[in-house]
Amino acid sequence: MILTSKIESFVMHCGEMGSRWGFNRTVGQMYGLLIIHQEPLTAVDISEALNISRGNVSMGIKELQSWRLVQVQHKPKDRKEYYSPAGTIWEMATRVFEERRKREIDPTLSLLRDNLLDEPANQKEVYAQEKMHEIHDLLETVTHWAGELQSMSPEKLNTLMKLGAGVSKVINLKDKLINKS
Amino acid sequence: MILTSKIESFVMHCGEMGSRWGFNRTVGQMYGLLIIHQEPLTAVDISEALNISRGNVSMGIKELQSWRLVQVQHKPKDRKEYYSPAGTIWEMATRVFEERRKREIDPTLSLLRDNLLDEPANQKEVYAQEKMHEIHDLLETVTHWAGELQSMSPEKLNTLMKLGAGVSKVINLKDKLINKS
DNA sequence: TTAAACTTTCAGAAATTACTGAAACTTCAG
DNA sequence: CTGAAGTTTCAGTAATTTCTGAAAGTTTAA
Repeated sequence: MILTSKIESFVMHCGEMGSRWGFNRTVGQMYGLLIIHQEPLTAVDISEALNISRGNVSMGIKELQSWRLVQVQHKPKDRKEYYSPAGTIWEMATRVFEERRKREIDPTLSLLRDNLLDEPANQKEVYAQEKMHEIHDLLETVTHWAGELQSMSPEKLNTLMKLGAGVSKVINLKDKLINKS
Repeated sequence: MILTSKIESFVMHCGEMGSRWGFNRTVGQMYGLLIIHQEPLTAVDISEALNISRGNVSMGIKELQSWRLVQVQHKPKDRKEYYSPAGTIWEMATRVFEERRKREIDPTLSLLRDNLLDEPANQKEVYAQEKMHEIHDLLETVTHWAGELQSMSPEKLNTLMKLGAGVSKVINLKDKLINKS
């Protein structure tokens, strides 16, 4: 498996960005490779293309599976596992988004909820709870919003996205309708 | 500077989440502490409250400043620098969001743009470019959308957020209006 | 069963990232 | 100026994360 320089630059870039997207370098590279390569790849293909150990590929695939970003296929008369990206680019973006929400927001939300149950014990805690409340409300709104977006069909989401500057106008419209009634 | 257990748990949680939010443990703790503490804190306060070295505080503050999340204040007759969170919770969330977009999306967008300028050299590259195109378009839409949200006033944004399930309906409404005309 | 062909696991090594603390730097009151 | 009170820098060390490769596990064809 030899990569042309353009493809290689994409794969390496995915590696560099990997940690920013929530996984590590090799997992990023693996994911980039799977996306950019039309045919499903075996663990050995990946290990050779990226010059990483077989064991590392196994762990990386596990990680990508935990993000629901790859799927396994089998070919007849062949015992090997073939990996390919799971779903369309759009679906995968949605999954990364959702998964990150779970990892980055949900734990905080739950901590805040717990802390807000207790009575503040002193002046400092009163202030602290106010702030925690603000953060809690913000995160809850964002979470709710994110869920909303996810429950929309890709086409509708796209409409909403493309609406662009129009969103603002539509809200005004809605406001008017509400006020009238 | 001693923290009550509830406040401490919040600060430590911010530390643990730090790396997921884009910075490291101590930077996360520092940020949590500044948010939860009503009065601005000096570098020494922070270093004592979190048991970290003075030098580390300095580096952490620099990092938080690069995210535009802290501001420096001075008190009369006092040469020390006092740090406090910059802006409301909402504004700070917006900044983290924007800053992450810059770090997580913009570089990829620029790489993809470059790669898409060249002609594909073979069949594999044709496929690769298709995929890169899809990713490019997705990221561009998201970026555009994010910019849109950011240009809206916090109140309007909140209205939009609170709209929740209504968004879908509003879009339908808009569609109808367009179709009628 | 057996053994070939594959995958997974995990202890230890390597690489990366974060932290300390001492020295250098800056600022300002006297 | 001088030095006291602060901040920043950065080389070296500590902590954490990632990767390797060998051993253990799994699956299936014969």
